[in-house]
Formats: sequence, structure tokens, C-alpha cells
Amino acid sequence: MGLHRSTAGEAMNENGRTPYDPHAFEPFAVTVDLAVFTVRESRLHVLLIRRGQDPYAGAWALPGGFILPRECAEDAARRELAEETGLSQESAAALHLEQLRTYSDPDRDPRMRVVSVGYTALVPGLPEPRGGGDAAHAQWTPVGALPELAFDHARIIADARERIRAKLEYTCLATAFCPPEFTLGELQQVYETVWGVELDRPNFRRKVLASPGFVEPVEGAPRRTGGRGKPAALYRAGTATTLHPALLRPERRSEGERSE
Amino acid sequence: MGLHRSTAGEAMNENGRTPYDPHAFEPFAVTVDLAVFTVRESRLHVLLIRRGQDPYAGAWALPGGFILPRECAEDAARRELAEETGLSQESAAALHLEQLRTYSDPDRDPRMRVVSVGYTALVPGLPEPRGGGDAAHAQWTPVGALPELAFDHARIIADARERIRAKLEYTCLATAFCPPEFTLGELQQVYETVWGVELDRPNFRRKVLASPGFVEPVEGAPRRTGGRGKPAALYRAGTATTLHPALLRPERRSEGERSE
DNA sequence: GCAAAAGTGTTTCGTCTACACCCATGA
DNA sequence: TCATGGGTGTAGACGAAACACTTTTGC
Repeated sequence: MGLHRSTAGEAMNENGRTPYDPHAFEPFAVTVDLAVFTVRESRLHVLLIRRGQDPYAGAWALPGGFILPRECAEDAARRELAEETGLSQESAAALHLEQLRTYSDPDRDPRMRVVSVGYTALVPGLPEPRGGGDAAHAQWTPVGALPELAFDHARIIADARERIRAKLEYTCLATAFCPPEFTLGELQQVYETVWGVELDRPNFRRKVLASPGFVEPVEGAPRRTGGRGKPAALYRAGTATTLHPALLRPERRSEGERSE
Repeated sequence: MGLHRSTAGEAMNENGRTPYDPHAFEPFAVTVDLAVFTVRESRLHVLLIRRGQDPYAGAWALPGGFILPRECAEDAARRELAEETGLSQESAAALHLEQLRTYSDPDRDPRMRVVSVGYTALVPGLPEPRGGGDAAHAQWTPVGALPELAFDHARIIADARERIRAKLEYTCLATAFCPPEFTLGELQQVYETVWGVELDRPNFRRKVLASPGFVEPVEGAPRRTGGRGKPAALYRAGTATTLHPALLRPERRSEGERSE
């Protein structure tokens, strides 16, 4: 970490001041930005807010905000997540939240030096969730129809999508998109939506059930109907976090595949 | 990113000042920390430096330092990497360097609020590389015999090792540990060292050669001897970055496997 | 009965594993 | 000629893909 170099060509102190005085060097603002995803109507959506303040005022942006003096980045992200989804702290604590990467381009904010820690959150397909205090400023937007975004937020969303795509293969992440109890059909929809492919249901079923700890049946359970068709058995997320064997996505398409 | 929230329960301005004044809020120092790995004598080593300054003075730590006002984190990490390995900027530019994650515990540095962006770097097994200006303050240390480390650097190293282990499976990362031209035996050693397992040579060879773009033969090449035995064909890193199919590590051991 | 969704079975095919075996070199 | 590491071949186990088929519901 910082303040521990003593070789030649010193990085700090290039303004001649000692680095031990908190106000001596040019300060950095440190924020968190959240890419909150959900699956609705077989499409991947991301939560956007409309900016009120000036740089990019009126533009869409990711929710986020400052890290407080006594907060770690994860706490700040969790706090923002609760505020922006309108959930209680307790409900938000159960959501999947993971650090993505940090964005530090010196020009990413025109006002001053702002370093932002990006987070990815996954929420179940709540019927119509909206923001906390300000009810209408947050909105689910299909990732295939993103507007122009403030700052480098388009990049953050792209990075987050790529991360999610990859992690579905070898982790149990997909259950984070599902409500506490779900059917294998719903779970499959998550995969198909995020990957943009169709999967063979019998094979999908076998692979999921063969992965120890991925899902566990809700025993003696009522069976939920999704309209027509045979009622499906319910499952809940298991205890495993990684998948063995992995659930590989089909066809190694050349690269592209950005359609949504 | 920052400065763009306008809902209730504002994060910024909790001290009543406008966030647009760079010196108005409690400043964060932002640094980079580098976990630089190499494979030497069939063991994974990490580059450590001995601290001269006071928090943890005399203790071992990861190389790192401040991000300069006009620098992004990646540039800062690359600069530190060049300084600490003693390589030129050009040589260091060819090394594998990737962002790991950001560490932001408010108490991770006793002096002040320091947020650090961790990076992982992979270097070939240079014979005896050492630091830049200060020749002896940097040292390769086997990851199986780490001393007490300053700050949260032990955690950073653990995270970095885990990342490397995972990425060997599905990326071409292993070639970053190898010199520009290498034999398949050397490449296999990288895998065996990082994973701590023995691999079947015939199968390893087949899998590597079957992964398009992983390695490409150095045509009409001289064959290098590693002492005794048949000289091996030379390869260089291919153009691919991801591996299809993946090179899965054998046996799904319960979890642990920290031995080294 | 028909459509729709859940769930089972089976055949086929490719991949990975394990291991036997040959090749080229230094001592 | 023996030890050492590079390289090839192959039989069997395993897992995945493809698809036919049955079950249970709403209309």
C-alpha cells in the first residue's frame, strides 16, 4: 500500500510536502459506482439514475456515491444499493454484491480527481422496484438499449456484463438473480438471458442437479405454476459457491455476440 | 462515479461543505500495491521490499506507492513495477500486469485514510533480478515461506495467488511466467508450480497444442537443452488470451491445499 | 383434445485419463 | 549403456449433445 517507498525517483512529495499531512497533497475523491442487474421479461436490465447535478446533468448514470470517512468501499456500495433499490438494509444485505474493478483515469470526472471502485450487484426480478426517497429517478433499463451514459459508466457496465457472463460458467452466481425459491426453468432463463443462447432443458437440468451444492430441492414442496404446463419443483440456492463440473456455455462463437 | 447522488440521506456533504472544493472534505490517499510473482526453482516467489519508514518500519511489504495527480492506477503500477524490478520502462511494458482489487478498510493504514488498488504482475524467471536504485531492498521470497507482512499485504498476496491459480485454467496467462521462447516442459512447470500438482506430460502437451493461439512453434528452430535428455522444441506465446477448451486442473480437492 | 411446460431415457460422440512405448541427448 | 527429459500412440472411462418420449397442467 502507500507511503512506503524509499527508493530514488520518489513518487510522492513531488510537490515537496510531507505525505503525512492529510491535506498536504492533492486530494483524491473516492467513490463507488454500482452496476445493479436483474432479469426481467427474459432481458437483462441495469439500474440507472438520472443525474441532477451538473457534469452530465440530465444524463443517465449508475447509482453511486462517496465513501464515507469511516466506511470501506464495500459498506458504501451496500449502503447505496439499499438506498437505490428501496430495500431495507437487511434485505439489501442478502443481495449479491461484488467488487468489479477500480476506475482511475485522471480525466474521468471533469471537476476533480475522482477514483471510483466499481461494484456489481445482482437482484432477483422484483416486480417493479424503484428508488428510495426519490421514487422515480431510478429506472431499470435493458442492457440492449442503453442511453448515453455519464462518465465512463458505459465501460463499467460492459465490464460488469463480461464478468457476470464468465462467472455463470463456474460459480453458482445465477441463483442470485432468482427469488429465494425458484424452478429450474427460471434458473435456465437466467443463463439463457445472460448468455444470449438457448440451452437444452434436459441437459441443463442434469448438469445443475449433478453439481453438488448448486441447488437443493424444497422438500415436500408445493409446486408452482408458471401459467400453463406441468407445475415445476421448487429449489433454493445451495451452499456451494463454485461449480464442479463447470456449466460451460455452448458454441465458441468467434467473439462478438453483443446482441441483446 | 462520484458526486452524482441527489437522493435523501446524502453521503457527501455530511460535513456541510460543498464537494466541489477539492480540499473541503477529508482527503483519501490513493496508492497502488503490487504482487509481483515469478517461478524460480519450481517454486512460486513474490517480490517483497523492506520498509524503511515508520508504520511497520523494518517489516516486509509489497512494492507500491502513490498514484500521481495525472496518472491512472495502471500507469502508477507500471511505473512501480519498472522501478522495483530494475527493468527499463520498455521491458516492464511487456510484463503481464493486471488489476486485482481495491482495498479500502478505513483502518488498514494507521496514519490516515489510504485506499489502495492492488495489482498482480507476472515476470519470467529472471536469473537474479533486483531493485532499481536501492539494489538490495527488494527480494524474491517463496510464497510458502512468507514473513510477517505490513498492512494487509498478506491478504493481497493470498488474493493474487487465488486469481492466478484460477486464470491459468482458462487463459494463456502461464506464458507470462516464461521467457520469450520456451519449451512445453517449462510451461508445464509453471502450471505444476502454481497449482501444486503434477501433470501428465503427454496429456499436457496435447491440450496446449490443441488450444488455438496458446503457443506457436518457433519454426526451423534450434532446440534447447535443459541439461540431459532430448532437446525440446521451442515455442513462443500465441495471440490468444483465453483458452478453449480450458485446461482444467486435476482433482477437485476439498478446498485447502495451501502447501507450497 | 391440444398446447405448453416439466421431467426421463437413451444413443452417440468427443474429450480427458492413464499408461505403454519410442526418441535423442549427456555422462 | 543408462538415466533423463521430449514426444507419440492408444484403450477405456467419463461427460456432454441431441433428441425421442412421457407427465401434468390450463384452456
